[in-house]
Amino acid sequence: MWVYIDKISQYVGQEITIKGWLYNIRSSGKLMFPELRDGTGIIQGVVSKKEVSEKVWEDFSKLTQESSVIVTGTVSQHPKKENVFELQIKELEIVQISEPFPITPKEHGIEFLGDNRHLWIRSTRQAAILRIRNEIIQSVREYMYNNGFILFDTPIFTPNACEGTSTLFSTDYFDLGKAYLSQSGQLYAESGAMALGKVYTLGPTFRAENSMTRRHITEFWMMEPEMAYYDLNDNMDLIEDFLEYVVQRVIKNKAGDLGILQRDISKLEKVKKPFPRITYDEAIEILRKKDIALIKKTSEGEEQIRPFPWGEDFGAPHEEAIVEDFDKPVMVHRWPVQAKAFYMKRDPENRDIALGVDVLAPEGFGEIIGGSQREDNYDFLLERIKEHDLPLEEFQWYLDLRKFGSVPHSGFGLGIERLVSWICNLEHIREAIPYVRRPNRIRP
RNA sequence: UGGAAGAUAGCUCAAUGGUGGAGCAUUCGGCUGUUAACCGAAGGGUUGCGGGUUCGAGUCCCGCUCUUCCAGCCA
Repeated sequence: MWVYIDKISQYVGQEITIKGWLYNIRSSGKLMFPELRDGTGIIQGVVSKKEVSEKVWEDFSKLTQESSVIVTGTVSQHPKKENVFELQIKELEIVQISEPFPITPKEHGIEFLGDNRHLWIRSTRQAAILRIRNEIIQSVREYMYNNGFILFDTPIFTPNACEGTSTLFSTDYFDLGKAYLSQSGQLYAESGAMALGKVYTLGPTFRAENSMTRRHITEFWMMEPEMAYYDLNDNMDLIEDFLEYVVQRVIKNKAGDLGILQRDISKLEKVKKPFPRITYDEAIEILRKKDIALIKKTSEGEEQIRPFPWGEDFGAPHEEAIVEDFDKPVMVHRWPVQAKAFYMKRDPENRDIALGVDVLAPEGFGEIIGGSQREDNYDFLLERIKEHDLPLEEFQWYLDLRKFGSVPHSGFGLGIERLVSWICNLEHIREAIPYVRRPNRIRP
């Protein structure tokens, strides 16, 4: 009977079959301890020379790391470890003897591992991350589905830059000129919200920025909900309810894999409503109290400006300083207009303020969500498009949404890989996706 | 794109300007409870590329290429 390793505890005392790969093997004269993996987990096998045929014994001694095998034996309790199971092996079928596996059970450099990503994903840690990623995306989809959001897939080929700022990847598009790879589905999602009430997109997005940090990749997955008749506060209510659901579900269902990553789950358990909500002005106060300067690049090098001036966006050191006193995600809202995108609605009480919100993850993981209430007034939006020097003809359909039954509406964008990095406590975002794309990496 | 560090065996690293080594992986041998098992042996090198200084360069100098880390852009 073929059984997956993650279900092995249900079969103690029974004879079962595992189909998988040899992760590592230790031998001790008349005993061998092969570690077997099958994608769901790892189990140690025990091969005793006097319990198996001569052929099985000899076949085992031929096996190399990552050889594919089908193994049959009896599940037993580990003699020393509680709740750990072993397989007392009787039969072995070799599917293929592996050539020497490049990723040995020793340390490796990150470049080598990246070059061998197609093999690196077999390692315990990487497989655990990818299973948690699956759980996160499943949780996101279920939350949205259960709360009445309609999945609204938006195009990847687009005729223009959404926010007009970032550099985009471009390609030829038949007789219609250049097409650009989408950096956000938001504008299309707004049209979806006017049609369907509450929608979300979940798909790949592309940024051609030459960003070489631990938090940036050129191709990443983004989830963008968009809700008609939601104001900024409704948006923040949704964000905290949504994040609590995802994080709590992941720690409930993926405790084993989080354990492999040695994730401190007590920190994730604190991610419960309500989250702190502070305005940009209050965030600036924190920076000024901590005497953290704005660092500006000048022709002669760097200039430190303090106190931190109003109107500037926060960099990584500022985000860290703002978040360090909290043990939950922090929602920073009401930003200077000049620091935010053209489509954000201005605060009716203060025209210098945009009704945007950034969510900063705790433990120094930085921004995982950026959202806002959208500008719903035709004239104000038109003005902003002109101010940003965006091609008006490409935004006619977007402006239409403000002509035909315009309503207050809000939404946000969640970076899936940043969420994975935070929940898994990863050093670098490159491990949060099966195949990372960065400015200097497109292979494998 | 700026700043810093680096590139030596398949991998991770060592080597005062003077015959390039170790651990892991591979092959062979040993060991009845191993946990990155251990013990013994063997094979394995155009020291990133190009030039220069020197009797002699992995080591010093110049140029190039690539990588990592930090910063900006953001999700």
